[in-house]
Amino acid sequence: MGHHCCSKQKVKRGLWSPEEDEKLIKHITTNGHGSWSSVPKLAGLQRCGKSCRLRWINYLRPDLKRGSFSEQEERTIIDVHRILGNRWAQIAKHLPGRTDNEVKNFWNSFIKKKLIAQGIDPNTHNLILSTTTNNYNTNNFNIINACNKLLPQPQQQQQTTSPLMNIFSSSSSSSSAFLSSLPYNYNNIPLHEILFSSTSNQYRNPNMFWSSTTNTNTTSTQEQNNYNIPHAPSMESPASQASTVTTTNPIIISSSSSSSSPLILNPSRCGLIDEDFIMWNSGNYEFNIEADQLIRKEEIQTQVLDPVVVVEMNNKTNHIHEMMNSTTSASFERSNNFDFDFVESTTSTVLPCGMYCNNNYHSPIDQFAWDC
DNA sequence: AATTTCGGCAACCGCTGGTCC
DNA sequence: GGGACCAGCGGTTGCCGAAAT
Repeated sequence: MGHHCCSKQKVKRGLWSPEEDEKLIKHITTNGHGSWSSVPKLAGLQRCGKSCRLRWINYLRPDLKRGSFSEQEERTIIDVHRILGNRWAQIAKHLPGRTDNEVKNFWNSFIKKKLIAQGIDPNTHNLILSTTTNNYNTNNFNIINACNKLLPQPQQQQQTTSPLMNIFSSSSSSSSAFLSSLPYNYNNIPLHEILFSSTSNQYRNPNMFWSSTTNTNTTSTQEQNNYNIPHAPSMESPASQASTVTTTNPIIISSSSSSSSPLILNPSRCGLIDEDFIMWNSGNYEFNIEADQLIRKEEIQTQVLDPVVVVEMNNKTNHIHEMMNSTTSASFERSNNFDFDFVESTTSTVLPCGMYCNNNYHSPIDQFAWDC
């Protein structure tokens, strides 16, 4: 029985013989493949066109790199998979000479198991954590504990209440208490790489409103802890509670959906990445990403693979500035001031959004992600 | 040494989206 | 608009050699 696509033909299936390979190579190198459906006949093969195409793309193409994957390739796959998910063809584009099939097989046979062994969920890239000490909702717990595990330990704070970032839900009865108990202390904000990435559909959540602001008129550590939630149009009750919350450089991610959970972050460095662009921000800046500021995809790859980013710092944040000086490069436009307005918040559907974090920009980003 | 189990990988299947008529 | 055709993609299958029993 032939394939669905060529049931009228008598086609061979199974492994390709060297003779068949030779015929296919000879035909394509001299004539090109043209329409794949016509290749079998023209090449003298009793295969269906689809099979020919697959054989060529996955095995016979001259530009293929054979052999085992390098550590760098492995790291690339993990990093990109974290952002793109099982989009093997997209991932393979980051690995010259590798096919989607090869990447997929390598993932399923090796990386997946390795991540699990490391306590990382290969699907979400979240740390697989115990639930015995979950004092908040699941998201909070994961984030807080993941961060606490990774961060330099603040000296004067309880770790379970010293998150780098928090999520609260407007529908949660504990959100107010949770907000008012945020223990942010400017001096203890570690330098972190934070990537926001929508992980489904178009990598862009048209319903997410992202904003960032900071009171830049303050000088002392305590004064800098003024928290000012800006014009987040879909913020509901949390906005009115915000003035009682102290932090610096918060980023609020909220959704137009009333049932959604606004996301409040307090990163010292943060960025947003999707298939089209990546931007970073740090310090006391309000930022705005617009469509005409797209960064080329090649640069995204660089950022994903080697997220070493220098962010210009405000002079008011000297201690962070000094720390940031140890980093060395940035390959995209950066600015002390840029506004960020992801996409107008207009509709009700909420798409997943992932976040990644690490505490060392010279190491792979391999800590965690979650949906919100 | 024979048999069974396991794992890697090539190939297949079915679906989707784009294009053409 | 819709049907046919095609390329591309991701999930799944099944072959085959290696490892385990």
